Amino acid sequence: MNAPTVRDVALRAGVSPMTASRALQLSSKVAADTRARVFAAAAELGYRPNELARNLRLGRSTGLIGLVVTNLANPFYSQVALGIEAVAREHGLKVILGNTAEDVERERRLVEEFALRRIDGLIVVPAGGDHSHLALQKLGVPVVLAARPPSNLAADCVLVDDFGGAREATMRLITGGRRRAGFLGLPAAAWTGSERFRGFCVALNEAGIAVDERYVRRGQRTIEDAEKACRELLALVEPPDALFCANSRNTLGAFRAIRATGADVELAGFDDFELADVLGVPLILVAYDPEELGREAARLLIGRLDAKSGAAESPPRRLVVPTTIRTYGGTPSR
Amino acid sequence: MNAPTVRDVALRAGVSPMTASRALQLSSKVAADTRARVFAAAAELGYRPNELARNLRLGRSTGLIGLVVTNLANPFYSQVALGIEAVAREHGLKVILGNTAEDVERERRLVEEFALRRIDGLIVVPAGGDHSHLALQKLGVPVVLAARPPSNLAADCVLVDDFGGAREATMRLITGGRRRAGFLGLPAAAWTGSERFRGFCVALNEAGIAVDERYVRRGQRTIEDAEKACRELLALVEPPDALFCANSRNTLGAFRAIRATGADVELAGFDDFELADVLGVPLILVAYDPEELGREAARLLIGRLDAKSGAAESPPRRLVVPTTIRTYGGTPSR
DNA sequence: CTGTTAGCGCATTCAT
DNA sequence: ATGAATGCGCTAACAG
Repeated sequence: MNAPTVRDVALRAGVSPMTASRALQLSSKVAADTRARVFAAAAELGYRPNELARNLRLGRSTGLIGLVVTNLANPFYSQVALGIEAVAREHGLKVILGNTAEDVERERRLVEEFALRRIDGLIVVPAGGDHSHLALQKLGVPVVLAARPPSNLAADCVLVDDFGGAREATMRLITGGRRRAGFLGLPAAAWTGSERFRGFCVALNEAGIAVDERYVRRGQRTIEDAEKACRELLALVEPPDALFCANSRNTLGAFRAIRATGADVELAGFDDFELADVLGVPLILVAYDPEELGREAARLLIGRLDAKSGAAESPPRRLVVPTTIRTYGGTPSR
Repeated sequence: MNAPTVRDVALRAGVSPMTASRALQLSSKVAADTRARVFAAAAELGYRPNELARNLRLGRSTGLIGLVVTNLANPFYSQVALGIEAVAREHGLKVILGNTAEDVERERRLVEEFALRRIDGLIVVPAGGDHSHLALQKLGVPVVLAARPPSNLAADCVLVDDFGGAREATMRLITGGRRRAGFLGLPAAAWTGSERFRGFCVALNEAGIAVDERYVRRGQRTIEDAEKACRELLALVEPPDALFCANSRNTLGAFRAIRATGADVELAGFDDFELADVLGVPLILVAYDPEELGREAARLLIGRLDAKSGAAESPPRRLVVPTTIRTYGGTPSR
């Protein structure tokens, strides 16, 4: 019950394995009736060429690109994956998937295993701060980072305009008349966290407003944390009259706190989310297209694959996916 | 700049390729100092064994399981993928990913390509109604369907308790005092759609209530469609006083229509979703664990892989993932 | 047009 | 403990 090989097909068709191989490849250098016989035999046997052997022989690559993400259950990353898969498909590549659950050690192992499998390229949403273990370029495997810039690594990357989006959203808070803007953010160590905080600060400074450290809370990881942090801000003697939240978890936590206390705080945040329009609160959200981020990452990678035969290595590239501001009204649609 | 092979390592270590190979495999039948030399050489060269060649030689499988889903951007399927990846990882398998965008032709091609790549097994969320093109079992590749049962195909599958969940939620509407329940559903062709409708009907019948066809609308594919359909129901001379929605899109559309009209309609639906608790409307939702569904599918597949060397084929298995009812209050948390 | 030879990188045999 | 020969399945290169 072993899978049939070209030999089996050739035998059945009464030709040499070579002829069978050629016929199957639609090579023109084979007689029409011979080809027909070979195809018939292949069909009867249910023959499938063994891609492994073929690739080995042809010295070709696997046509596999490794994708390593921190959390596939996060719709953001699954959309990134979707974009990558789409572009990969256009180029005849397949995606092999790994989830790290934000565990750097798992990431390291995954990348190692992918390398052994001879992936053609690697796209990573890195978990940790140091990326030296992702250096597959030495093996001739290009690497692209998604959503976070490389550190200790020369690799292309695609980023979101964290700074610009945060700045713009914060500006809107200010032009809306608010003067005491607070910040609910990620751990400072996270790159996106610091960029978004920088955007927040710059927007305030441009408006001649100093950043008030009392209004800055960081490191909330869950909606509950964020709600708690926001309540603390609202309980200050002179509470903030506006908040910029660095991600949707913080935005949602803030929303809960604000709705519960009935405070007059204008809310802005990074990341758009479903149902933002029905919360019944005015909302300024920074939106972007994760799928496009994935597509760009894949394009970058494929560019490297195509260029590999070509000239010298070009320096690492850095692409930025733009953000847009979405505003939602506070009145439920009637 | 070609990747180094065992030969290169052997040359450098001053041994034969065979000895190098053995040393690298940690075979005991090699002198300690020889092994050390081989390892040193391998390290200096940055040697990586070529999995392709190794697998070819060993006649082994690729250790790849194909995952084909209809829409990776759907959080449901990405969670399924996460569950599959987790179990696959435990068993040293990797997941190769394909997205069909609900296109049966693409699904057919993807499965074909996966088969050529000699995947060990296949998990599919099938797009269409007929699954005969998924019959890889003839090639010795087990197939597991996720979320939908096989038709024209002998394959294992893991389903959600569509019927039970719908029945239970509908019962809750009735015990809540409602008598005129409507149904907002999927196209009847969709298996989940018909099962959920069946659950709805049975619950009504058990309560001695006849299904009123005026209150049944199907085939809504977007939230907007669902809202429109719901508005039509609410505009009837004797509108329904309760609604069961077959998926979250319908639930959200119904929510919008109900909130906009202020109608007194109790709402139930299949699929839990983020923010369900802040909508300010009482909600009865059927929840389940997509990740668990993925894990079960992977376990089923791996069971087949393990059993392949063993006895005769056992008949197709069908697993059902349970649902739970979640109720959300109508009063915003204060 | 078709067959023969050879080898991709590795590891199982059988030698030594 | 090590090495030589051999072949996994496939296909370029060179015959014929």
